[in-house]
Amino acid sequence: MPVERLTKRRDFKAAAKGQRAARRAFVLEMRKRGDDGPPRFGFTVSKRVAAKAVERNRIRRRLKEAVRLVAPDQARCGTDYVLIGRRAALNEPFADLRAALHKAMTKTQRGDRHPVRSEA
RNA sequence: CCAGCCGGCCGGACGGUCGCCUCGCGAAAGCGGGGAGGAAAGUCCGGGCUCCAUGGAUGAACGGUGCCGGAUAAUAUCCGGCGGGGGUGACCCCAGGGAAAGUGCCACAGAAAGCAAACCGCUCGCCUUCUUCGUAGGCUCCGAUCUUUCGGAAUGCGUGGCGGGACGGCCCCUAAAGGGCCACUCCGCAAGGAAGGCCGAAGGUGAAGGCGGGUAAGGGUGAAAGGGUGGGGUAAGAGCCCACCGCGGACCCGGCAACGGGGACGGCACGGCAAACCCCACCGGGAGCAAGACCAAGAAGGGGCGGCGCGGGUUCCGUUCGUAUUUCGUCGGGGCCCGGCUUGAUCCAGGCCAGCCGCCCGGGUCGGUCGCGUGAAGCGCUCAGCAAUGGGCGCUCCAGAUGAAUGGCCGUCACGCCGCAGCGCUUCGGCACUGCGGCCUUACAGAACCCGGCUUACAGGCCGGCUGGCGUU
RNA sequence: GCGGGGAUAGCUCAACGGCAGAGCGUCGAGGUUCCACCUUGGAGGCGUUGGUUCGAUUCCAGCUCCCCGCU
Repeated sequence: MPVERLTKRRDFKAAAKGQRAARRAFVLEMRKRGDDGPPRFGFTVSKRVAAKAVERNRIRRRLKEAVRLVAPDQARCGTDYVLIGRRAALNEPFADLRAALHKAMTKTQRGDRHPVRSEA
């Protein structure tokens, strides 16, 4: 199952205008591109959240790992997702983080039933 | 054993599983290798590398460095040494050139804060005034007398004696009170004489003031006061002289040097601040991998405004021409002078002069590759050197992302911390051991072209050397 | 990556190397029946660690934090 990364500032700005779901450890933003390409994920952890580079890296990596485990079941084709890291993502138990991401993705795409796996 | 100083090092280990980046092999599936640090950090210095400028010189301005020698690609780093300061010591700290090139500052206090003098004070001479002593002399008094001279001086005075007493000086003793001696002065008593005075030139003593000299010893200050202590000396004083100490110091010796040791001699002058301006010596062209190079794709070979230019001046020549033979103009050629840009602070030299330059508007792209890790590389041995470091030999290849990999979950163990229980010791604060449970699965912290330093952060632990103290043998 | 500036009272800012100040705010007193205005008095501070100097907010380094510019 191909999952790509978001790299352009343009795409981040566009995703910010889509659906959002805030959780303790992150904020999820979702936007449908309107094509059939694979789902794309972007990560943002600002210096305001964690001043030290070590902490920012850790937050991004934990979110990345959660996406890796959750995306095959929840991500849709033709959709961009942006995860904005928050401070709680640093120490929250990983099982909670993963469950929170699962619920957040379910919420943002409610009523829109096109799982990647069913199309694949 | 306790306290401390210096240097070096580690800073979790092993494994399973699912992933990420990269390299190699492979047609593919896949397999195999590698994957953060001592600071990767701060960006405080120094270099490599790349581009721009580059023919040479100067060194202005600006910035930096600042004991000496060495190391190095280079440094503000490092090593060794010197000097100063701190510590009982091991050892630590120091931007540590120049103050007789110049300018400036030194608040408050203090007489004075920097050419050394002024002031107070001390002291000498002269003058004036006053005080006191007092010679010659005068006035008055007493006695004697040849009656005009001599002698002498009253209410008290002088001398010595005895007794008493305040201040002062010295000595003794003391906790203190006190005691003794000496000198001056005052009071009282007694003795002796007929009387037992006053004024006072000159001169002397003392005080005040003025004038003219000498002096830097002293002047409660201050961070700092024109050497310090002691003695001699002097009118008073002074390196004025002497001794010791300090200071400067030709010269000699040691050292590559900084500097150290000695030191004739000088008689004492030269305060501090340059992390105040400054002077001196030395160093520095600018920018930074978003440097820079290439490929692909696509768009456009545009428009507007402004500036400068394609030249100007002068002179000479003539197989150009005009009515034109030296004078005027024109044409062609040559010489000289005057520009712009590159170009920067200046000078000389060089190049270009093509249309160029600047700003604005409009249009396209924002993908990829290289740079990019074999390097001032690491490790080990060895040699030279006190060391920094350098030479030689052998072995190894050890991260390369670009919205940016190095992660998630789990197991075992080591270490540490916390809690509980048991037991032992105890100076009743705790300490040690065992077991169980929990926590961090460990501090500071994440590469972005590379390297050498500096600085800063860092739980806990290990090793080596050294110093001081206590105890035992 | 490269470079510049700053930190002084609760706030906004001054200050030749020698006394730390102004405005607003705050507290107390006066004035007012009360409040406001006004008058008067007070408290409160040089980011931090070293160094130079007789003496540092000032000069010089290191550190921390903040702001700004270029690419």
